[in-house]
Amino acid sequence: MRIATWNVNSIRTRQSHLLGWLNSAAPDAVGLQETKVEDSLFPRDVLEAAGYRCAISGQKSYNGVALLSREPIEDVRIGFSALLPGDSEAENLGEQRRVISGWIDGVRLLNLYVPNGSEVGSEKYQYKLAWLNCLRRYLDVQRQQGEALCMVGDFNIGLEDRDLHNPSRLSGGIMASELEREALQACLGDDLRDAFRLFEPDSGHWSWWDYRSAAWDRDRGWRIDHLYLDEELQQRALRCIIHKEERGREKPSDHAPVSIDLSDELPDADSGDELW
DNA sequence: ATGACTAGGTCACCTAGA
Repeated sequence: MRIATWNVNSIRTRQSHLLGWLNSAAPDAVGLQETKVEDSLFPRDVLEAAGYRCAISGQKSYNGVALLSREPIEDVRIGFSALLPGDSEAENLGEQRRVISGWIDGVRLLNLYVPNGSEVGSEKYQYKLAWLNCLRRYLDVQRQQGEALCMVGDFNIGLEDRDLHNPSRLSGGIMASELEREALQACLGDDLRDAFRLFEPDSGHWSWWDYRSAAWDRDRGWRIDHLYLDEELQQRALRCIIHKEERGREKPSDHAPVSIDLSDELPDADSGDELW
């Protein structure tokens, strides 16, 4: 099973890029962020024609998340409120469409578009911290459900210095400040692991390159698009790929897709004698 | 170099992104 995440920066502008990439990378399930379109205008027809079912939570101009899947998407949950009924902050944060999850082929796929935060100390930064704190409460409930969990998205956080092209200049600033890193780390607990780091310890691997400053040509990027796996799914992880070539196309999104491959079945500890 | 580029909405530049 191949699961991917991609901030497309407008699904309508990126529609042909997306269709081409779905065809070549053939993911089974995808979390999209920044669709930037209200649900009635979401290009559901062309995606269904390409073989993907859609679960969407969008809004005009900003934000917007979606799930695509070849297999049925069951038990779709939109917003934090779906697992935090009566939580007024969860309800308020739900005005921005940034959270969607679905049950796909035995996996709870949770797709997130974490707020950017603008500038450390700003009102938007406080919103980002409050949002991450709400995510922590949401995950507390999610964990109680006992479902296999894969949490993907644009986290807008370089969690460690090796995820930044210039840590000496960028560390401590927006997307790399101590408080937001701690807030995300608190969400991860001791069970959720960054799939990319299961395979690659080195720096120099990015998923986002600023449109400005010729960041792509200079390969000055950040690794802010992540897939997190719970302990059960970590056992099934085979590889994690950043589809960097998508950032090099004409009129690209500023983010590249990232995918993981999961083996079809868990290694079975009780039957290790078949092959040996 | 407190910038740079891109997308959406609305209609000339503004907000927002990260």
